[in-house]
Parts: sequence; C-alpha cells; structure tokens
Amino acid sequence: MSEEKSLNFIEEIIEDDLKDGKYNSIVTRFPPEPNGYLHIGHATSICLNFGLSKKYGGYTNLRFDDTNPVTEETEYVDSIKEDVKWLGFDWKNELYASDYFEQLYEYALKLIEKDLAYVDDSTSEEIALLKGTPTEIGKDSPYRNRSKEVNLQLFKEMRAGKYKDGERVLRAKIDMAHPNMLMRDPILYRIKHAHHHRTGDKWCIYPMYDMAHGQSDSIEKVTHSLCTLEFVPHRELYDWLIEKLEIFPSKQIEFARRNVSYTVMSKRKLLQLVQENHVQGWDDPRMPTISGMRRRGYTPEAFREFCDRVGIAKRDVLIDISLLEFCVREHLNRVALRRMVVFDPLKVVITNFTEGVEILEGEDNPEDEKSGNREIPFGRELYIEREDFMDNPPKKFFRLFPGGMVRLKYAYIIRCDEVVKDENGVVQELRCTYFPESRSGHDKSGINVKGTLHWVEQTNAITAEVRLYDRLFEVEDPSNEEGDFKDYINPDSLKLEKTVYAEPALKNARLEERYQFLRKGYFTLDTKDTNQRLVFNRTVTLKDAWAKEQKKR
RNA sequence: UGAGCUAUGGUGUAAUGGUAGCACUACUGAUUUUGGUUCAGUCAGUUAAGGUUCGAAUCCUUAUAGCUCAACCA
Repeated sequence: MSEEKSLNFIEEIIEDDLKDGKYNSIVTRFPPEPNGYLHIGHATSICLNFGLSKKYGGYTNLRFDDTNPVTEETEYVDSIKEDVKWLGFDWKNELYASDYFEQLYEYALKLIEKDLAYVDDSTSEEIALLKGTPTEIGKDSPYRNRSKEVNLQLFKEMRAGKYKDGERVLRAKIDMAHPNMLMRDPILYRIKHAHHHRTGDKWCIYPMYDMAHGQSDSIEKVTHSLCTLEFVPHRELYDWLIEKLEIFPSKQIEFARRNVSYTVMSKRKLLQLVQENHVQGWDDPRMPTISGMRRRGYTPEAFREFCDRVGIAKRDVLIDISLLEFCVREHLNRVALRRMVVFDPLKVVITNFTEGVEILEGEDNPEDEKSGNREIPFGRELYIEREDFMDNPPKKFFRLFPGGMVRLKYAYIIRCDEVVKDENGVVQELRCTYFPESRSGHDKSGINVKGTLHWVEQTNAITAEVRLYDRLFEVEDPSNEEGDFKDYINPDSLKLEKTVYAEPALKNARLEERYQFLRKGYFTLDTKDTNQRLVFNRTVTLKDAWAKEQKKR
C-alpha cells in the first residue's frame, strides 16, 4: 500500500490541528446553493470534503446555502442529494442555512447592540458609489452613525415587513477605507418579499452570504470549512464576524477550483447551453454535470479515482480531460461485459458453411476470472464492419482484403475469396471460406493471422440505436477564447447511429450494466429514451492505435 | 493603476535547505484471438534576474505573468 503518499496542504493543516489537540475529529460540510445542477467541479469538492472527514475520523454535513429565495428551488435540492449519494457519500446531517434564520437574526441584533452594524437607507446605487473602487477608498454613509436604539427599531421594522424591497439594508460597521473592499461596511441583510422554498412567507429579510455562511459553519461546529479561491477575500470578514459574535471558530481554507479541458463549468454558461438548446437538458450526456455524465455511463469509481489523481492546490488549473477518460476506461475495462455490435454492416457469406447455425461461446470479460460466458450464434451469413474491409489496403492494414485472412472473434479464421460489387463499384458482399479446424480455443489450423474482427450472425442479430458523443467544445478552454464561448461548440459532439446490429445476448441489456462493444468503446443503456427499443450511449471510445496511425498520413 | 492569492515537463501533482520523483498525454518496442488490456522504454520541467548558504524548486529582494475583489448573488 502507498501509505507513503504525501499530504496535500489541507491535510497538513488538519494533521497539525489534530496533533496540537485542537480537535479530536473533524467536521466538514458540502454547502451547495440549490439553484442549479452539480458538475465535475462540485464532484471534486464533494470528494474532498467527504474524503477528508472519512480519513480523519469525523463527518460531513450536507448544507444547502439557501439564503436567496428568488433563485432557489426544491427541484435542485433533490437532484443535488441524488448526485451526492450516487457518488457514494453519506452525509451525517441534511441541513439548511434557512434552518438558522432565527439564530442569524439574533446574531444581527447582537452586532447592532455592539454598535457593529447599522441600518442604511441608501439606494443600492448610492451604496455602490460610496463604496469606492479597488484603488480608491470609500466614504461613510450618512446613516452610519445612527444610534443603537434607532438601528434596533429600524431592523425590527424591516423584519416586520414595514419596508419594501431595497428600501433599507443592514450593514456591518467596519471601515470604509479598508483595502479589502469586502470590509467596507458589507451588507448583512436585505429585504426581499419573496417566497422561500422552505420557510415560505415567514421572512421578508434574508441574510447575505457573508452573514450566513460562516455562522452556519459555526453553529454546526464545522472545524474546516473548505471553499474555492474566490472566497479568499471573504476570509477576513468570515473571521471578523466569528470574533465579534464570539461563536465557535470554524476555519475557512481555500483551494483552487478545478476546471477540465474541452468543457465549461460555470453555472451561467451551463444554463445558457440548456436554455438555448445547444444540448437537450441538464442531464444531456455531453454536459459536464454529474447527472449528464452518469447518464453517459461514467461511474462513481471513475470520479473518485479522478479526484484522487488530480490532487489539490492553490493555483488555477485546467485538467486534461484525457485523465478523466483514463479513469473511466480503467474502471470500465474491469467491469464491462464484452459484446459484439456492428455499426455499418457489410455482408459476408461463408460459402463452405452449410448447416443452419452453430452456437459458440464468448467470455463476458477477460479481465475478470469470475465472469461467465455467453452464447454467440455463427452461421452462413454474417455482418462485419464495412471499414474492416479494404479493396486496396495500405501496408500495416491487419484486416480483411481480397485473398486476405482474419479471425472472427470467438469463432473461425476466414479467407476473402471474392468481392461482389454493384454497378457503381460499391462493395455489396464478401464471399469467404472458413477453416473449421481454426475454431477459437481449438485451433489446429496452424494459420497465423494479424487481425481479429467483431461480427454478428445475420438471422439472429438484433437492432439497436447508439449515440456517439464527443467533446462538447473544439477548443481546450472555451471560456478563454476570443468572442463567445458558444462559438466553439463542437458541431459533431453527437453522432447518431439509428440502426446497428448486435449479437442476441444484448437483448437482455440492463440499465445498471456497462458494456464494451468490442473494438468500439464502452456503452451503457440510456436511462430516458427506452421505450420499445435499445438505445445505448457511448461513454468513451477505446484507445485506437489504428486511428492514430491513419491520422499520421 | 490599490489590496490579496499563485507560479515545477504539453497536463496535473510531489520533493517541507541535501539525488527534481509520480501519474496522464505523446512517441518506441514486446505480448495479445479486441490495433483493447498488460509490460518495458523514450521525449520533456523548477517564470526571470540578483542575494543568503558548503548546498536553494524550497529562504530573501526585485521583476514578470496569471487569477480574485468595485452583486441588496453564492
């Protein structure tokens, strides 16, 4: 075992805290806002938070940061829970920032009592104006020096619904000249007469992120509160509030968000792809959402392995998608059932095969000794892949050509004797002879062939549809290109093969099962489009040395 | 142009003052009844310039580059 594996910087912090006796175990949380679907970026955060608490003996809460009623919905809560579970993690408590609204309100009162917060009647434009800029200090609001009593009165009236949206806010009283703009009297509470997905119409004032997040961490006794780099400037405020409120000191630690090449990850952009119909929904198999990739056939094991391998850092990264593809291939190679499917059929007649059908056996998975076998019918008329035959092959072409020999996987060696073409010279059928003594596993023919082809017997073949997905974008980093990211959408990200021919064993395909279509790639049944017919999504191709060889020319 | 964060092969990540290592990708070759898998190997890196030190990817200084901050979003 590789217990030698070095620690990342967060693990170092945790181990130091544990060693110093600061804590005996740790508490982390995964805090999504229920206003969208989870994506790969969230998956890495989930693996981090749950992975850490598991490693150091503690637990992780699932906490919804639901402090903005206008964007949040129960639909998102449900999909988020489903995704976290699917990734293989169990949260200790399912919590909501909205559970703490009363407590948070008390905290706000406490700040007012300590003369550390005040009600501001300015408009949002006025506040923005006085806030200054990154290079210019701000100026005090004219309402900054109201008395505690007035502030208390006003804030209670805000809660009571006496004012309209935007009329007043509660602000922390810190320092309008602070170099960190977040410390220039940040807004703590705003008025929103909106229906909340959990508290209904009970509240018309809602805490801002900074007033809610750290305090929620603290209420839950979260020891290590992990978030992404853009929250670094918030840490000062996070600590300030905890200190002034004199509550449990949760510690915020920031790490870099992990982007993946050839896709986009921001909620805004993903939403655009959905709304403008560039994809068919949040769970479109081309989307980097967890629901999309699940539908495409990615596995939780592959995600977790990916997160492990990617590691953790404090600089912005763009991870090569081929690492994710490696992880899913590695897992699927171990678990996928092998099946033969011909996408673009070319008829082969075995001229010396006369009986009806011979039943052969094929192993379900050569990587798994415990896997079984399935029966495969062989007969006089077969389909092979049209691209597996060439009239005038280049050198290093190991497949079928006039006079050439190949093995049919699990079956016999055949020789191509005759090529039948139509009047346009298009190949219609191949007439071949087979060598009965060359049967797979019992080969006494002494013939050596370079190539092995997949095939299906015609009379027993079943049909299916396959959907071949490719990367959604043509460039590595669509967000970083000139112009609109949507200009770089790959027009060929989805290729449909309406009718493909499969061996009969695939008739019993199951939703949870993963398949490797020999020489084609890994496939799984689509979860949505299933009425009356078999529809398979391609998760990822196999590595293809021949395709590479051809590309070089 | 103020403040903060970051900088190691194409990509991601180690080395915690003492041999720059691992993985992915790419490329060779071997094995193979999947041009898959497996195995062996190759290419390739400390942003720059100074300084401290017997010794610097690591500490210091300066520069450069990238990211973040001017939402009543999170």
